[in-house]
Amino acid sequence: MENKNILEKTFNPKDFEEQLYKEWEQNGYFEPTMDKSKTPYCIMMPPPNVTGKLHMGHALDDTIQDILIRFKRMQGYDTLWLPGSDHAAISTEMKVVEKLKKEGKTKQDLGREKFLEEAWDWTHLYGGIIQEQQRKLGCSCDWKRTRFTLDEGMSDAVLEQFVDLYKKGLIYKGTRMVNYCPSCKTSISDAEVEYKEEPSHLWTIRYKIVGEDNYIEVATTRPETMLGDTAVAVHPDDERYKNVVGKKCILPLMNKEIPIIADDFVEKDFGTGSVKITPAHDINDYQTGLRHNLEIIEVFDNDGKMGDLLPELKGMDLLEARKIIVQKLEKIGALVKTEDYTHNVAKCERCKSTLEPRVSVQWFVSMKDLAKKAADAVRNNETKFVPKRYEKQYFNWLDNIQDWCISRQLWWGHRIPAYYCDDCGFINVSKNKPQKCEKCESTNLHQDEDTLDTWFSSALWPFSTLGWPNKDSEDYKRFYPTNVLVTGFDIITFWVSRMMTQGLEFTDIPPFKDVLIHGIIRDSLGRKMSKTLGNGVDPLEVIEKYGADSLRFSVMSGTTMGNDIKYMPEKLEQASNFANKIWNAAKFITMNLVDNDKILEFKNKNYDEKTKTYKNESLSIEDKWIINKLDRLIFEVTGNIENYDLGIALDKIYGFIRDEFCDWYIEMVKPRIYSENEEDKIRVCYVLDYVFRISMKLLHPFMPFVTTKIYRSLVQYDNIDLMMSSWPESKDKFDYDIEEDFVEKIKHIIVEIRNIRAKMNVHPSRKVDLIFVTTKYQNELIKSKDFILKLGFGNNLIVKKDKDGIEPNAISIVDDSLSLYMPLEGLIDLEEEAKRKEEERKKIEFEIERAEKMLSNPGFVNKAPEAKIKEEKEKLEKYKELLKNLK
RNA sequence: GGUCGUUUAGCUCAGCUGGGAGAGCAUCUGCCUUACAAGCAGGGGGUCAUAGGUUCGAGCCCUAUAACGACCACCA
Repeated sequence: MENKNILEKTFNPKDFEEQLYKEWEQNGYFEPTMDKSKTPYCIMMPPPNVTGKLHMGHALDDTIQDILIRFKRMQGYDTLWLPGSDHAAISTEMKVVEKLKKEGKTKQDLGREKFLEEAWDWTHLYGGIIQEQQRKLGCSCDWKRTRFTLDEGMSDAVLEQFVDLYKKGLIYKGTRMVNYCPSCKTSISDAEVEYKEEPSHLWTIRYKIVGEDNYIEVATTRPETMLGDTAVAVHPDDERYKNVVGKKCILPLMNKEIPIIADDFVEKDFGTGSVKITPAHDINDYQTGLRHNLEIIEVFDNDGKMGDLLPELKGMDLLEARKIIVQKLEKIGALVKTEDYTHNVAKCERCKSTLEPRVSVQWFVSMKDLAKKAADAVRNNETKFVPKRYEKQYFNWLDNIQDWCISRQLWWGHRIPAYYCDDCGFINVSKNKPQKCEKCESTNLHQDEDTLDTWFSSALWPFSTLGWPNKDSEDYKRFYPTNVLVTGFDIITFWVSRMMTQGLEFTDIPPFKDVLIHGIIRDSLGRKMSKTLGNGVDPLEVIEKYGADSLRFSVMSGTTMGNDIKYMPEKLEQASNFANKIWNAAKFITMNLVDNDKILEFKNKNYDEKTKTYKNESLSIEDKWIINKLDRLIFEVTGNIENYDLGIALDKIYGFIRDEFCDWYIEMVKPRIYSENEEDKIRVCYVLDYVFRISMKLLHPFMPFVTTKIYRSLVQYDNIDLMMSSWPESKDKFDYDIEEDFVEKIKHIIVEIRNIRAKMNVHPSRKVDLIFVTTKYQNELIKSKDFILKLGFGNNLIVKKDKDGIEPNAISIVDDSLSLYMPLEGLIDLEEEAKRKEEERKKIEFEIERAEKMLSNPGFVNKAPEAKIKEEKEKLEKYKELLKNLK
């Protein structure tokens, strides 16, 4: 059999990444087989905004998921990674409104239907870009199952959800104070509020008490709201105000009497201890108003402009009005003082405008019971967070949950399926518009104008994408519940908690077994990447320059789940250097490979599939050494990935390939490769190919492109592509055998040789005799003669049982059971060498002292575990022997 | 105000259930050694934030402190 692929001379990811992806997709590798003999494994991709573009956050999120799904696929699971996108109600609507504005139109001009056409056009124009970008990243998700939160099936699921919850009494319509964004012109939920510290002022105003010459002073950060004050409140226990409670005071500018009331919520120690009450514009004031039956007077309108309480201010911006009102108050002597003050201002999570709390009629989901079930599922370990500490954040949110405001005054989204009877006022809730009112049979019905919160549909994502509410759908039956949800911590409240509540409510099962939380990618200065700062890194540019594999490597290497990652361009260099390294290693291997048939024959003759062992003497010492190392690697890496320790797994693979395989094994093996001994050459080729192939398998989930390309150039045992090949298995017990022991000792000695020669400036061309003294490793030394001479700059390799007859000035490098003598006299500085030896001796003596001290400590000997004591005893013996050898 | 996280080499970060401090980059030295100069070989560099405690033994466990960061709450 001939090799299918010869590698290009230089490594260039652009030459093959796109082509490989196309092949994978065309071959249907991304789709599940639905093979009943396999265990299903499913990940739902968090749907990005439909018109979004890939940013580093997605790149990280997608890379993690792709690693997991490729790993599981190779392990033999029937994998489904389902992609999709979210209609992103507010942000898409904002963009379309913006576009219309540029054309001089408003959404009201167009009307609902036309506006939605525009929005769909926009969606079709800009939607799908991100999917193309995810392809560039190498995502192995099943594009045929791509879903969109506004597509037919998912809309049906949303209606099902709404109607069901309404019938159960878990959705209700009510008058409440909600957060309203004057810029997005819609109500939003508590989760969508961000608080930001802003410098401002605290104004103290005095209100005259009716019938007295006294005043009551109130402090406020929003003097413009005073026009809507309907009371002043003090704490019931506050001695200072005991005698004024129940009296009235005069609201300046409005010249109207309002009561002075007592309420527990007032903090005695803050400001003046008395507070003005504006029920229309503050959540606490609103609640106080409800308790005391106060009138609600709105000072400004939906657009955040002044109303006509003072006709001269009508239509004015709030900040403008504030200035004027402060001036007026000052003029009439009602302003007591102005202080600098920093306070938290509620901002819209989408557009960052200052929010206004407003009293309005909205739809709510009653959350208490749903939240409890969701929290309990995690408390009972039915769903686990990784890292575990994020469970606290989750509990904190669910345990203190408020009802969820789901109605939005937007057009882009799922319209609320509530139909009002114009005759009797009854609210008909059903998936489709009813023919007539359920109550009075009138046919005069009109639908609610509002749409639903985007998150109301994404809450169903893990199962609506699989065909729910049809519980008999093949996909739903096979892949629900999903295995792991991968997302950032910033979205636990928005999304994770809601998928949990809705999932449990509608399917009685938590929608995923694990929740894997990662951090965010920050810029190299540690700042959040943001549009306004312009410090975002475009993953596409990175891919263009370094390739997708390098990008993936750079976000995974040396990182830990849950911690933020600082973007370091240097890491990309490291990654592409590494890719280049394995490329060249592959070139070396393939260019020296003997015929495939001979390698296959070697394997068939010497490898026993049943016992997974090689026949005696079929492999040489260093072959066994590297295969053992590889076995350990397989074992560890598999465990690491299963524990989601992806950064550790990747770094272990990296270390193995670079340090053990390239730097040592390939170098050790070169003399055999170049030798004339055909048999020897075949076995080297077999091992080189084998170890490297398995390394490519281990690396594949992390760097899918370059590994696939290389894998195809290696020996072909079958025609299975790397991503569809099976994950390697390993022994789970490891014996430290003589080969491994010997090679590690030789490595140590060779490093010492290099060290000495480097220090003494001996040119590599100056070869020298290597005289080994050992009784234990005589055979091994003779067998390994070629590579030891090569790596140790040796002329002749001589093995002796003791050091009799060795020239006294020879350099010695000692290890236990094995020492090396090199007659380097004349080439090196003997004084330097004496110094080196002295340091070596000191080191050994220090070690002996340390071990003896430990072993003579009764506390240690009595309490330390057996194994540890044994270890220390062995060390002591070893160093004592070293010292003897050194002398 | 409450909760959580971070603090380890010049920089970015690993370090699994406590048992002799690691990587990459940077720096210095020597090498164009027939896979790779996008490379090879070698070196230097750390009181593991601070102070206590538990332990035979602490980077790791406990307590407190400091700096930075995140989330929740929202006192006008």
